[in-house]
Amino acid sequence: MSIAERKERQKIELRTKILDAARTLFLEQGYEQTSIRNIADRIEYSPTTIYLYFKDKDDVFYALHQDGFALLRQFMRPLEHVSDPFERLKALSKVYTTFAMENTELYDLMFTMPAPMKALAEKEEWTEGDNAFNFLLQTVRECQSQGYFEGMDAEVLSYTVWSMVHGICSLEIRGRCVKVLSEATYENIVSKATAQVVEILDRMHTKR
Amino acid sequence: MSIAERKERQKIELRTKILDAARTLFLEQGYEQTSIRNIADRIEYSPTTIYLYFKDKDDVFYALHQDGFALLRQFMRPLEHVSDPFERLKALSKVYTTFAMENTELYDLMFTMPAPMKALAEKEEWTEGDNAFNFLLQTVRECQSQGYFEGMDAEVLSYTVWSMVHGICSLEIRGRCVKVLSEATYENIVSKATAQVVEILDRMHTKR
DNA sequence: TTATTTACTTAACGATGTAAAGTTAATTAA
DNA sequence: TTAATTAACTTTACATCGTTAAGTAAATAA
Repeated sequence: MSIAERKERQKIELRTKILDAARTLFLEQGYEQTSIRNIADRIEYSPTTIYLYFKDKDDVFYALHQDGFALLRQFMRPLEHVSDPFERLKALSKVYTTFAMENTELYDLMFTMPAPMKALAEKEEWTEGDNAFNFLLQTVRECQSQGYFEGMDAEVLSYTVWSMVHGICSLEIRGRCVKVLSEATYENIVSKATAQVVEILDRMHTKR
Repeated sequence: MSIAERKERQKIELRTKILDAARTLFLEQGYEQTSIRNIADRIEYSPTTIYLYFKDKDDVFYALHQDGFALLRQFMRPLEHVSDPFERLKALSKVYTTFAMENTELYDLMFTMPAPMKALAEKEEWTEGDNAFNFLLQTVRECQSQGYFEGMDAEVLSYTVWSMVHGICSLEIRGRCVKVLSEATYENIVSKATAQVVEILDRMHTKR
């Protein structure tokens, strides 16, 4: 049975090679420059070989997209040791925008590009996305059990908080604010706006 | 000189025809299906004619993108008569998300697609974008002069508020939340989250 | 009447995603 | 040991894309 095992190993190896090449090209040259042919060139296989390992181009990017959520989860890991949920929530906002700014292309793929979504639509569940969101949701719930955000729906509030930080990163990454903000304000706008969100959370809470 | 005038008129007419066709295709079939060839087919001209009126494909979408901002400004028009700036700010949030949800493809083009930005980068100023943002900025400043948002930077706060509502619309339009929210929460999530933002603004304000 | 300009088209290039058919080597069955 | 089968990969091909360069025919100017 060792022969079959070797083959299995080799299949996984090539799949990984494809993904590595795709990731490198994607991070270096962006989505548009990452074609099936470019990926194939880089690993010295014919373009159509890739279709033996992935359904289509979107499926390749779906795999990278999944990696992104794993990495985001890594970023969030240290926060698990912050016991005060309100502090954790505020720290989470900062970690989130930091992740986005340090991995802009990847963030874009995770949250704004259409590519991986067609592939995701076919899957039934989405563990990686759930994991990240549930960490936020859990934190919000703990805040509420300590008297914060009284009378608000935890899930809706989580979505709203997520929207806030996502909006900050997304406007910046997609370059919609450069022409509209003053030069001084634009510098470091993401961290300024994140601090603003934190302050808004601080000011609004009604702790009993 | 009437002959030159007629020619001028005809040029504008064809330019408009191109844009109308592009808009129709874009709204009906999305960005990917809107090719130069498809646009040309629809108006019964050869594809290359379009290049006599627009620099490249991005330039066509830049024009549509501009139209979008004009339309958004239309949506905001009635708010000019709301004298209380804090009420105006809250109404603006709702108007913004309504605009986005009623014009999802256009909103996407305005705030997330890369296409129009390459063309925009070459322009020096961006009146349409400025107009919309300044309406928000002006409102925030008026709020402050009435004692709201004490000690906060108006421009940064405007960007943050914009981020909040943009984040809400963008996550929904790009379909990143369907798989992650419960069915009940997902229904009408945009208006729920917008209401949440309004409530957050309400709760945080420290009016003297 | 001839020359020039304007408005448009035809033809072509290099690139894309992907399907179908072909090939070669490894494995299994006889 | 040999023939048949399967697995892994490639070659070829198609339709489409954005865009450039060269051509054409009609309108205008000289």
